Amino acid sequence: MALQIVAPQTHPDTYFGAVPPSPVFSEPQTHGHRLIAIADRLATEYRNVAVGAELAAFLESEKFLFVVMDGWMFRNAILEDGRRQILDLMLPGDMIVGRRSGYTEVSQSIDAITDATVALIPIHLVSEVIQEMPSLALTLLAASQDALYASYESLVDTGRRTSLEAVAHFLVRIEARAANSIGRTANGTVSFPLIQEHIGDAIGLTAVHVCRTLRKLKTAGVIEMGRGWLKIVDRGRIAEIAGIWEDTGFETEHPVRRLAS
Amino acid sequence: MALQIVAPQTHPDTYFGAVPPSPVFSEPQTHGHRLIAIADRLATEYRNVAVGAELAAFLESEKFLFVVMDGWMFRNAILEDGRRQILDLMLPGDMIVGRRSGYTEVSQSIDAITDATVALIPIHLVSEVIQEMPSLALTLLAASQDALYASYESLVDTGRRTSLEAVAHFLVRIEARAANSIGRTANGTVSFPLIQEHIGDAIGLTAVHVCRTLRKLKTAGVIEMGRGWLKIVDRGRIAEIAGIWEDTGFETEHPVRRLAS
DNA sequence: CGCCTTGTTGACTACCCTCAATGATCGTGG
DNA sequence: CCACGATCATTGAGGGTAGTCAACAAGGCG
Repeated sequence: MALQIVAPQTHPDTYFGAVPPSPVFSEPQTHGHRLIAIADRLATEYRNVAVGAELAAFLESEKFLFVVMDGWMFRNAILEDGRRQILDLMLPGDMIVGRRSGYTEVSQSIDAITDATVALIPIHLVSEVIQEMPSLALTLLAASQDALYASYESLVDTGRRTSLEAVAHFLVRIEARAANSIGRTANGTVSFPLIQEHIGDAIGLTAVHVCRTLRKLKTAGVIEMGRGWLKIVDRGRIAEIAGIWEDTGFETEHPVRRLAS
Repeated sequence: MALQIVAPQTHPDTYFGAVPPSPVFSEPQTHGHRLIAIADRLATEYRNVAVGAELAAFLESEKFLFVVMDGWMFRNAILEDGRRQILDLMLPGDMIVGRRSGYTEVSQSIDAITDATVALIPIHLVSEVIQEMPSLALTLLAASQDALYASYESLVDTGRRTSLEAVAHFLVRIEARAANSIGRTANGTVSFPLIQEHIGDAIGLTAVHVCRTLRKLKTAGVIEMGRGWLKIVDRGRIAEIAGIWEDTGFETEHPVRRLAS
């Protein structure tokens, strides 16, 4: 049937329909291309969200699955006094799944960083299609896990890295996602529409401190930035600053204090 | 067939198989009971993990889905110099889904806070069962989203709340989960095996500062704590401190600065 | 009883925040 | 084309929250 195109090529030994590691690129594969294909098939509505506008989605989040088709968005949490935490960035191919919330949870919204387009897929339609194509559910699960692991990275940046480490690590992560979703220009520049306030709100800093931190990275020749773009000049150096170590996949002994218990 | 017991009772209008809101309890429903039932049916192995030990799982995380059956565990990220961030707590009914990692990601491990038991379900078995029972995939997706939203709460605590707010909010969240998973005693006490270092590592503070902060809450009569237990004495007050506001579910106007763009 | 883990408290430090002013950049309209 | 306003970036001075270091107390457990 026509929908076969969205079915991941899996075999029993492949974890949850994940694509095999690419031998060429070091960026992690995302499920974005697959989600976009799904949205093309199942969306009943497309919605445009202007720069700075909010996707009035959370009241209907139990009715639709959202897939970002174009532009940059972010999910943020807002405290009563205006403090704000960006929970995740959403690039084309990322999805938004609502959830019945408990009373302890902070209110969220989805905002557009650039003009953006979102596909709306009715939840009941997703459920129906899954009945005949269970692999769709596995794709959604994998995408959900991607978001979870991205959130974990933000948590480490925010909780346990210094501002310099956190900013460097954040830039590496987002640059990779942007490259993966949108691509780099020939000279290695990626689209990067975030302002310093966005960066600060994503990793728990103020815009002022982000500014000072970025300056260090710029004057050290590690990155170049302008309005709307980013170029990572010295990947080795920024990885070092960010505390990224080539991981072989094998557990190494950490010479660390152990949490006793 | 026998496996029907794990199928959530869903109808098309119900979001992803979530149980309807309970009219009695204000705690959010989890999918724990359902996952435990699934594990009872599908697990090929149970593994005991002693207090303080590490679930040597991440090398095999592409082969198994893990479900915590008993005890408390936590997922943590470790930096090279020993800094540590607790990413999530795992109580009975919580699941662990591995993921092929990208090179920017920090190394993780799963450790036991108390003696714990984990059920191992082979991934290929999950895939097979999903073919004939797609609702299983929806349960897994819902559980994954639960973990994601829990992570978002930690992110807000860590990035945008003061130590007092963060500790209070953390205690409220975990107390609710513990009550939901294990239950409260008649006098309102819940099992709480975390030491102050765990709390600090979960919300980006040092154990010393957690100590000072907990002391404020104790002397204010908001909570009572002892080795292995916690009692929230004044729920109204701690919710106020934590910045939790009864949410009607309707969007209210936030009198806040807007992120310009 | 004695060791080891965990909790507590104090003094000092430092990283990041706040407040504020200025500069750069961009879009817009006269 | 330039002026203007708005947004965003930059820089400085000073302050506060949380970290660090250290010593000691309080419980558990063998």
